[in-house]
Amino acid sequence: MVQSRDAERTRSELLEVATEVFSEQGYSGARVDEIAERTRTTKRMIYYYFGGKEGLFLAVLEAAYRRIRELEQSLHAGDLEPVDAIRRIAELTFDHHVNHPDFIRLVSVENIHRGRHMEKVESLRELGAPAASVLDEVLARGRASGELRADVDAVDVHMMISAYCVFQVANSATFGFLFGRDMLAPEVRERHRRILGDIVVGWLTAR
Amino acid sequence: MVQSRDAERTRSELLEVATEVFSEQGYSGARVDEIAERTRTTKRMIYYYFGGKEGLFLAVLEAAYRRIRELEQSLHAGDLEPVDAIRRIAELTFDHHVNHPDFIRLVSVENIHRGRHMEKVESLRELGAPAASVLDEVLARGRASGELRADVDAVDVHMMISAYCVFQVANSATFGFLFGRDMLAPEVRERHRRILGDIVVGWLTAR
DNA sequence: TGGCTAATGTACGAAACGGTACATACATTG
DNA sequence: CAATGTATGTACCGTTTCGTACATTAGCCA
Repeated sequence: MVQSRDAERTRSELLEVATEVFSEQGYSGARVDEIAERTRTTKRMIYYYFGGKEGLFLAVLEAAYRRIRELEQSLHAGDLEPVDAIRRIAELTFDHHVNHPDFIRLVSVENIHRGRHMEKVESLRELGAPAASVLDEVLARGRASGELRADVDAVDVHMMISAYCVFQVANSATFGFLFGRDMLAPEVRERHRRILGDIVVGWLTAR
Repeated sequence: MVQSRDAERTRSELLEVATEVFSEQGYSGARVDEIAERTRTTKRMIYYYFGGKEGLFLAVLEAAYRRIRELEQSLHAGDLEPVDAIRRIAELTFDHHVNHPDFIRLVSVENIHRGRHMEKVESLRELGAPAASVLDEVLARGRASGELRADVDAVDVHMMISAYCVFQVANSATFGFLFGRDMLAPEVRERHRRILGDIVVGWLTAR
């Protein structure tokens, strides 16, 4: 297999495939040989670029988390009235989760290992802040105008939204099985999306 | 190690330890040797009683899911007014999840493997029904009395409650890390518990 | 009490798996 | 165009890990 050299392509291809394999099989279940086989390069390159299996997983985790920034950047909450902004944030978060199932599954994998890996990646330490501060700003405006209740904080709201969105993706297999419901079906998704908006807005506008 | 024989004890001890190890390390991460070492018996017994690693995992999964029945049995929703019953169900579900983190983690593990294992256990097929029917009954009463809205179905309500409760346990590592919040702290738990009740009741009583 | 079966223990094998030593080819640059 | 470092490929090693063949013991029942 003679092939023109392209360090960047090799690196990113490994990351891409590794994201898939780790999210499908978990950390221990993922096989270094399998990841390599699914790319156009060899196992040797995993050790060359990432130092080993764990280094590769760390890189995958970091790249995945970094992609969340897209989310905060894509919503210009400041342009909207507080109530509309809240619904918008909820719906955008929902869409983001649905569109990045691999990421959500990686988070599950990392939680099973009690966050042992992510603690080693310093750059992930303050990745939560943006999401919280966007919500915080909206809550402050709503509080000032009297449209939103004053006794909840941004992180609690974010948690509620995350919980609902993560569940859609992370637990679709078991929940779908136990209740005979296809969580991936478009019309089901659409209803869940609307319900989430209703719940959050209802909660925050109650007095 | 001479020891009086007790098939039942050996079996249940294996199940107990395996539950712990699988929920801590995931399916592939769990080591058959480690499970055996943590018991007073040997690896041989895993193959004698469960046929192998996968058989053991299936047994663990089944035993864990079966324990949920406790939940439906412990709440006598019929005794309560619809609104109170809803809050009660939410809080009891919350408590149950918090008190059985191993079970929640097992569900996560199973979801990573896309429910591949549980599909093999026929007895798990209709385990969701009780939870849905309890809610269904309460919703019907509330609908009749006009206290609860009529446009949501039991499974959607159950999903919302489950999502919130599962997240507390399953994602405490990553969420806690990203937002510098100890999800296990009693006062945090207590607030989340109250918030869940408020949200669900608010949602279902809105018109 | 002697025999029979369920239950348990020991020791080992084969394959899977993460990792590495070593050889080599490409491309950039002086 | 030679030289040098980056990038890649191959073949292999040592360990771990699931699983099993075989031996043995405990206790029940005739």
